Amino acid sequence: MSTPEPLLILTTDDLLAERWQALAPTVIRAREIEALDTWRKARHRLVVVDLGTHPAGAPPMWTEPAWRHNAAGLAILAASSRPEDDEGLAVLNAGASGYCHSHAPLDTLRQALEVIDSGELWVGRALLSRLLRLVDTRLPRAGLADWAAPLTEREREVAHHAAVGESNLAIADALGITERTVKAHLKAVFEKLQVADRLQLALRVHGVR
Amino acid sequence: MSTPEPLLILTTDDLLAERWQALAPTVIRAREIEALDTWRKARHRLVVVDLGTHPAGAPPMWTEPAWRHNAAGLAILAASSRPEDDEGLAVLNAGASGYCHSHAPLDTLRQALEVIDSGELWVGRALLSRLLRLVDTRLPRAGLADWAAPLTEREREVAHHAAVGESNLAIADALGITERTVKAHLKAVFEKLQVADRLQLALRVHGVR
DNA sequence: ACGCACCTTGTCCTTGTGGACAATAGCGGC
DNA sequence: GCCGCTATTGTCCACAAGGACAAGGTGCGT
Repeated sequence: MSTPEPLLILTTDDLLAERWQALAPTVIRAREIEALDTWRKARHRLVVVDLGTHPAGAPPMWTEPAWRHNAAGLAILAASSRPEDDEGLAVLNAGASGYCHSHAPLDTLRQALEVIDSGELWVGRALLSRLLRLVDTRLPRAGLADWAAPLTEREREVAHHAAVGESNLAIADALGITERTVKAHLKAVFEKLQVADRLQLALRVHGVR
Repeated sequence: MSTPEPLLILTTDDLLAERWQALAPTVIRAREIEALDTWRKARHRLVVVDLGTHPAGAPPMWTEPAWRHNAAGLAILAASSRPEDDEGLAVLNAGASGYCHSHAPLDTLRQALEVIDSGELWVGRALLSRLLRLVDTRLPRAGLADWAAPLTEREREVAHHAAVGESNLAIADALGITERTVKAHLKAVFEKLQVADRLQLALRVHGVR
């Protein structure tokens, strides 16, 4: 059930550290942000960070420059003992892969770790459903179909995958077709959108000019 | 790895149905929305619904009255072959517990099922990160200083040129150096920013994820 | 003087990409 | 039935990209 990946626990709270020991077969405990950098250099990626124990008066650790720098490339599950929605949004936007309650059931935490270890994001249902409600009322409903207008359904799919950086082979696997077919679709996409390559396509799709 | 829970597959697509057979030890196949009601009455809750095969012209199934009625109490993973963000939001707001791509890797689908089976919500990282960006109003994207922080002056220049789609040779000419040197700078950039190639670099530079 | 960070360039090699020829098959409209 | 659009896949090829070895030069602080 648990991931075989080693886990770094970043907290100054001894009780939390003890509780989280059960989260993975190999668990390392640290107290300083710098440990993130060491962790990444050791070619690990899985981290649980306790947001609750920053010294009174000091700014939240994830707003410090060292945070974003050290967080790059890691899969970080941020845990707070007072899960305020805004804090969750802030820390996710600061590069964390997940946000949950410090005292959530261990099974839930394990699941969250598995999810972020596989490259996805984890947001608990409370914050997530609030997000959904928020966005539903403020969506511009606008030009998603703009760049996609002249494209066929299949071309749209391929273009979308290519625009987020996937290789032709990855796209082929994702869509259950051959790499050659992906090329054929992309060729059509490039021509219809008047772009030279996938990078220009990505810029177009993401609204950069 | 798979949940022991029985799984209902709702699709008219034979290929998808066959592919999804591996998702759970017990899998039932259905083609009609009414199957949801039967499923709940049998005291099951786990469902994968293919959104991609509604008959042309007909409204999406999750907007039908029968949907919301039958979906109550079930944990539904909606899968679409054309993952448009708006569709995802719509179906989640209509009562689904998850939204993903029809041809996502089976491991990802299994994970999504486990998550929604445990009462949480599942949203793929593409849609989720877009949600986060949409909602995030206060942090003004921080622009240049952010991604460029760990880079040297020269690396910044090269990165900027590469991020707008210029080839290595074009960058070399623009900066009056050799193509080889451009490669050297880009190699450093990729490493410092933890990205694999220039497309990922472009997305980072332009504030997409 | 020494270390260190930065800028610069070299060659070899593997891989991904995109274009240039193709072909087959389904499906809807005329 | 024929035509056109779409989806699919094939081979061959030229080239850009990025990694893996390198190494020589500058300026700066200790």
